[in-house]
Amino acid sequence: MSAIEFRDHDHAACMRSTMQAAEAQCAARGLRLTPVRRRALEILLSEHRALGAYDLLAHLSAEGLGAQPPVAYRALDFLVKAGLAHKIEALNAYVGCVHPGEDHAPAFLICRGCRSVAEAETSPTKSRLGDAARAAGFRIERSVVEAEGLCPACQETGA
Amino acid sequence: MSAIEFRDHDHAACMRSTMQAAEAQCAARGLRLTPVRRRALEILLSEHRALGAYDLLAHLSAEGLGAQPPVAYRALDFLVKAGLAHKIEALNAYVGCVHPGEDHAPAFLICRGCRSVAEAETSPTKSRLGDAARAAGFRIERSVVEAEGLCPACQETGA
DNA sequence: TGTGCATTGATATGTTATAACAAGGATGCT
DNA sequence: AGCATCCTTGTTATAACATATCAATGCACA
Repeated sequence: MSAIEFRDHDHAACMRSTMQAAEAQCAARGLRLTPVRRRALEILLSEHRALGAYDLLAHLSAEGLGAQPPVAYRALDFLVKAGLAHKIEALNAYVGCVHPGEDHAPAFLICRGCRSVAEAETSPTKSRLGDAARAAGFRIERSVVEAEGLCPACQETGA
Repeated sequence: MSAIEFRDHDHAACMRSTMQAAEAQCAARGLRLTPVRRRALEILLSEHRALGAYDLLAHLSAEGLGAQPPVAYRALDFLVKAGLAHKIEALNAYVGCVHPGEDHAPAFLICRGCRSVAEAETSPTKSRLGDAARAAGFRIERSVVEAEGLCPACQETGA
């Protein structure tokens, strides 16, 4: 995989293509990417960083798109269910998905320095945890895999 | 690994030996397992279930061991730092560690039916996430690996 | 055109977590 | 013993994260 999130890249193009993929997804599946939802996704994607629901709300309300918590939470709920965004459990925060549409069990690299988040793939069933689950007769439905640490840039800066 | 948590076992003995291990740990490392902390750990261990901080607080305050949130959070903070308990990020809840002392990168199987939690081992560096991290130059400091689903018992009951 | 359903607006509240500061109590040193 | 220090606890207040509920709006399709 890539971890493009930690590298210099043409982020404007990155956002455009991701938004296009998101729109295509919604169109294909009959989901309505309304203005609030669309803008919420753009905000989440505008940096590869985890944003709290209230951070998102602040952005939205600054643009007149709703001022109460449910606005943000509803948008996030929609995006997460649609696979267009993910919740980072370790931070109680949210991040835009960089490859929407692909049915995935995401794993994250989370920088504690700059809060950047890179998305990777896992296969829970093939891990040691998957072995343990099989041995125990446990049926895995959802997995959370998150690693916290320092991204290359923050290793140089703060060490 | 075992996932003893989902199986019938002599839980009284299980708790006794875990508490002994915890005490040994604290003694060896000069940590003070005070009454509140000790009782908090016992409560967390009393079932192999995740307990919210306020659930724990309710137990503690029912026993006259402190009535305000910081009491519970301080105890949990101590236990987690000492490796005697773990936070389940996906639930914002806490669980007693069943093999304290061993320096470990735990992974969890979490039943959404009964909130039971089984603890397994991972090696973040050897996973695909570890590969991704290396490729990206990311330094992993802590990992969160949690799988939600249904334990054997709850598969039978609720399906 | 109207009926139904998804979405949004708004108020209130629930749940999880921490900041800040005062007071108590153990430890170690002289 | 006296005292300093540091860890721990008590308490108040508040911050941060999240949801229940109900009314109003608007789109979609018969």
